[in-house]
Amino acid sequence: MTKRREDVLLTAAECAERMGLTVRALRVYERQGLVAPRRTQKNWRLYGPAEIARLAEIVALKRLGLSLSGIARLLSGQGADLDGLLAMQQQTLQDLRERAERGLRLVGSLRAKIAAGALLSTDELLTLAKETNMTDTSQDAIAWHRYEQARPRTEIRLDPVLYADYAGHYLLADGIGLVVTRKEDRLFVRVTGQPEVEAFPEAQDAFFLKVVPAQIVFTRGAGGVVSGLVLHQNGYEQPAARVGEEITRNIEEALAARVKNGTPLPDGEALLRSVIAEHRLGEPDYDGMTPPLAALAREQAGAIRDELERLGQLQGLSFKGVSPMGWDVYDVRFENGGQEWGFTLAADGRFAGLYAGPSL
DNA sequence: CTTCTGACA
DNA sequence: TGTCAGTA
Repeated sequence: MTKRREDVLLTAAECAERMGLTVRALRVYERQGLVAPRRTQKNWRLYGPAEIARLAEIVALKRLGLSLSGIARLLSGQGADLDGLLAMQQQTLQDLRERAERGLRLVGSLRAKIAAGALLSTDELLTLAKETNMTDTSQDAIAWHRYEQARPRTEIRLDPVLYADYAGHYLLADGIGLVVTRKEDRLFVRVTGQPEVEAFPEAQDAFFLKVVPAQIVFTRGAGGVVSGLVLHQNGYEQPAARVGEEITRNIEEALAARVKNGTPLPDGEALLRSVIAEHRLGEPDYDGMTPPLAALAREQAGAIRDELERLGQLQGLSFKGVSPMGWDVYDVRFENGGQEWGFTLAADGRFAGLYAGPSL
């Protein structure tokens, strides 16, 4: 073990081979300022662990479709958030696999129909077109946003006087309200029915939460008045319009009443049954969900399906109550165990939230 | 035999 | 980013 240095320092060619790159590519990255390998006396490039890690990150970001200059901008600020990036990569690949499996199942069933001499309905052809054409840049966009949102944030000092501009009431498209309040020199945000959390400034008009990877960017209308905000969360960007305080108060009062009375949403049981059935088939109805939930559901569809398979046949479900957040909670019994499912609907009747977990 | 730079596609 | 030339 005398050749310690050779163990960790790679020449350009060695490094390129290990990373699946070419020496040419390494040179390009270096000129872009993405990596800075040190040199030997003969001016040969030497890549150590730090450079290798950096290269891995570059490769991953490139797979996401980022340009070299884009990567340079991203990496210039902070050090490598390798784990966050890998987690995101994993998510992206899982999404990809699920999309491919969906497509394969669909094509398979359609071929079976044709083989049996049947004609395909226009509806089936439309789904086929949709699924296959869904090379879906939007999924990649969501993956990218998720990475962006999960990256470490740095707090800046912002003149608290500005906070007065932000304090107010906001309404998301799915009927959920946000209440922003200023206390002394701090800013707090409350989602209707949820506890208040502090928001920290990272730029003028831009704040981030520490409890979850989410950011809030306030938007200004004519005259520079704050007219709304955009909530960045779960790889999604949801706009919210500024509204009068009575709007959010009504939402919260209605919520409180529902929680107190424990009244289930009409047809809740039937809705839940069909959602469970869809997930068991691995074909959730994403159109019946708000986009942010659909994005989440796509990620978890595989895991939920596996779990449902393990649990076996659905035996029955019973309404348990309304959670403090206003979700209808049901006890769901399966052959091989029980679970607790909860959901909440958006104003337009689509699912805005859905969760499944071990019964408590 | 290898890397490095610069140039061109 | 591949490739080629001319070096060290």
